[in-house]
Amino acid sequence: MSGKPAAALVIQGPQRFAERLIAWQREHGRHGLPWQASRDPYRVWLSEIMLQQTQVSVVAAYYARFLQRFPSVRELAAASLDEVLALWSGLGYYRRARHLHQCAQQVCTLNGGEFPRSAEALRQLAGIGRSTAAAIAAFCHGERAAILDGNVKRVLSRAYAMPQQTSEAAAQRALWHLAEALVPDRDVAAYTQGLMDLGATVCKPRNPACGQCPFGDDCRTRGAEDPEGSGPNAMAARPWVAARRKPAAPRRTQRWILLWAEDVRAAAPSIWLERRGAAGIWPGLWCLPQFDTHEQALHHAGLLGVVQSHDALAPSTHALTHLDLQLSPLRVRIEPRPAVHEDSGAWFPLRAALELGLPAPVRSLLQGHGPDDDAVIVSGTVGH
DNA sequence: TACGCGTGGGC
DNA sequence: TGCCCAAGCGT
Repeated sequence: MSGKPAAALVIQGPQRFAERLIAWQREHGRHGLPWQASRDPYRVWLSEIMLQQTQVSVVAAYYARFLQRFPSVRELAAASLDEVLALWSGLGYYRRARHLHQCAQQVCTLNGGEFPRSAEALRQLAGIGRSTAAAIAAFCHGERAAILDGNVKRVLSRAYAMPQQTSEAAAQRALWHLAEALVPDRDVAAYTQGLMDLGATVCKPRNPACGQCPFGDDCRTRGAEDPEGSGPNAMAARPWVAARRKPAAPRRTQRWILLWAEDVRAAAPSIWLERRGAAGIWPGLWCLPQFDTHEQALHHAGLLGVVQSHDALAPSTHALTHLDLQLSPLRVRIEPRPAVHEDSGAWFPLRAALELGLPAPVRSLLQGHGPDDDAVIVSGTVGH
């Protein structure tokens, strides 16, 4: 590790660490974020769910739109899941939106529209895990509860040069143990905010601004050969590699044919969309029907109506966390059968379709500014 | 328990 | 550019 003797540490005990962090937060922390204006549990909860694995700069606009449409948990609970998904569209990790809606209904049904106060009780609600429950309880009620997000993992593992763990689970346990031990008896809200602020603005993954850190030379990683953590000391700086990393799985690509069926009769273009299932990617969102081959897509188009022409548009790549999707739209002009009834699909005027909960690449495609726009690869005409 | 789950910022 | 990673959770 850093080689500094433990006796040299001035971050000596829980109180000392917290005191310095709290003082730093009051002076240098973030105070103007939209969700910091109130301690209303509804607003704090909404922001915490949105901020899970999502950057502050992205969340801000979504947060404002949600608050405008759903001023309180009652309006959110009363809304349809469809509307919630539509507002969430583009934010990703759509299961969060489902849980958000479910949680709002739990709060209204079981608790009269009031969020429970304790972290333990909050954790029973949909989509609220250990860290989020602690954040809400700490911010709203000053409960002595520990969070452990990416910021906190990085700050603690650097400041204390946490030792290598044999497994990811062991590393996680050690971090939680330390996080719990460090929470102060008072000023928990400022302390919790301070951990996040320090990790986000000073103790950054790369190029940490150690000169601005309240722990100064008492950080056991500062001055280490490799504070950013790509070398032998990587563990301390990058807790997510605390356990021996499995050999990186080869990044895979899936090719999807997306059937872009248009109703030729409509004055304004109308398209066929289907609601995706509750499992897998984009759960509950509306999407162009997905196939493995053009033949399958054309067969499906034939079920919707009489195919008049089809164009294979240029594929585009959409990167997911562990997967690249190569999306190849097949644009088909159809005279719909009068009585097509599929449980999961419907024709939508384009303008209405854009109001639905759509995956980001599908929205981009329908809005006409996909990466390769409307470049036609293969055209076909049917019926003459 | 390890893995699936989105999208965009930033370097 | 191609990565890393972000106020994690549920299963």
